[in-house]
Amino acid sequence: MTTPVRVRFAPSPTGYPHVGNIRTAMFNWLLARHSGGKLILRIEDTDVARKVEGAVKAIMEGLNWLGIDWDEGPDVGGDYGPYYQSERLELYKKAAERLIEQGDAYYCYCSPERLEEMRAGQVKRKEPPGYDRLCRDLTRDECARREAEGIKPVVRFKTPLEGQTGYNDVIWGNVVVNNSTLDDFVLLKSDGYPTYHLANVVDDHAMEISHVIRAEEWISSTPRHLLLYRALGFEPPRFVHHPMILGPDRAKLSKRHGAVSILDYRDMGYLPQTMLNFLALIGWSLDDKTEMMSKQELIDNFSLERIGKTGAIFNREKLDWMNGVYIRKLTADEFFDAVQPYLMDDLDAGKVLISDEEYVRAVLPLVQERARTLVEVVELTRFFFTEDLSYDSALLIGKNMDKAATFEALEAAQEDLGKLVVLQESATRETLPAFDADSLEGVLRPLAPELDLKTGQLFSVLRVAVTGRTAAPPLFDTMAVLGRERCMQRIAAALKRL
RNA sequence: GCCCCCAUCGUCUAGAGGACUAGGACAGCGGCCUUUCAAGCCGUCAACAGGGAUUCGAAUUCCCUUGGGGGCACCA
Repeated sequence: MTTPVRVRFAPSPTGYPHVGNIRTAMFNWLLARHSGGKLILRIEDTDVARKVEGAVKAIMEGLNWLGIDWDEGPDVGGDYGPYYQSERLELYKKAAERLIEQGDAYYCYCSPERLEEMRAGQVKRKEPPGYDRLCRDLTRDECARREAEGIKPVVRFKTPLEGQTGYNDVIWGNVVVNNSTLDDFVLLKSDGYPTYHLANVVDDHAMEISHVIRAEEWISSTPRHLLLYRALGFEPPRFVHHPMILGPDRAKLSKRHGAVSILDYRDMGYLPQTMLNFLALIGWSLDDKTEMMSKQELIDNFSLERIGKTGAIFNREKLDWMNGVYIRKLTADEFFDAVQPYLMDDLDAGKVLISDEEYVRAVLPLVQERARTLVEVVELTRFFFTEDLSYDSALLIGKNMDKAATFEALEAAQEDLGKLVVLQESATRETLPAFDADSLEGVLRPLAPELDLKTGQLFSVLRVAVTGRTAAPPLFDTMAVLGRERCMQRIAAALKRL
């Protein structure tokens, strides 16, 4: 294969950027980047009725988020434009006319009602549904007569009645079908817009596409496309049909399975590098053990040959795990930048972020290895940013302790912590911060045996008092970041609760 | 209903006739570490859908069955 790689992602702007579609874009992009080829973004807006405002923008946003860039497209231009199919109508019309002249296509005047009736009959008689070719051999006069009645025809392809059509799929090998199982599909709709089949073939040829990489659901319409390539005298590209992403019930992943827009995953706090890595691993693998791969590693190692054939379930648990791994890999600055927008969405955290960024930067390292999503970070850090610690007072009572013992422990801690500060302040003017984790540990650890408690018991009482939770980042670090004032206040508040 | 396709642990997968006692990862379970929660480390459970055939030898090739999926629009 010496022709340069030119691949395309051709979404139709009929909705949100579905993860399945984005993954298709990714495979195309990976091949382009791996082989030094080009990725073309082409918008297939030929369905006027289903067109959704803002869909193109959302698709681009999703791609951008993942770092999937394209070389030609509606926004960046290119030598093969325009890149909206709605702006290429003339091309399709010409192709259709040519096919009619050649005798490979014909006008069909059947009404939607008739077609529906016909199909209903076929289903009833347990026949395979398909156009009955009523208009296939209409004479010029018969056409003119219907034309005169004001009927707007569609153009249908004159599918050969016999023979076979096959091709060699990069992933599936030889795919052959009997032409008799194919009906005379529509090329041009009555509104003048092309169907997917026509537009695709015309554009993929015009744009010199080398590989058509798309989902498995297209496999059965590929023979039709081949027939079109042949009739038009075009050299067909290589076809690569990849398996689909399935929902937990093994059906094609769809809205009813929950989040399916790539932007939903962004909003739920997944990192783009996680999504890219994870999506690549659905239906593709490098070897028997490599799983964590950066964008560059994916590009370097990608190959069509390693795409599998089996549909794969989208496994949220593994996604969560992988996101946790990527979160932990972030530097402090990267983590801060990544989390910022999510913190901003929270009233309390947002306020603090604006007024005291340094405090936020001190808090974040404490939760970085504990969070699996960026949204989780907000939850995990909540007690750092609010003074309203609403918790069940019963949580304060330590294991095997009663109210009195808990009270005693808190009071003792309060006193010692107070001493600690005084001590540090009066003793020389050391640069030691008065309330750092080490000093706190130095004071609190010995306190436990004095109270006849296990360290765990004392610490858990303090943890609840200071964070309002039984599970939190390490106590001393947490207290140090919270600062002396907040800690003393919260301990006092806890004493009052008892 | 018709056409096409697929089939390894619960899930994602490695495997292209002998290297398979079937490997890795997530999840689960157990343990270590430990002030909690995580993280980390160690260990453990767990699969070739079934049946034939070919072969000295089959997860790997062929056939059938079963199960699953996709397609069958003036949607893409």
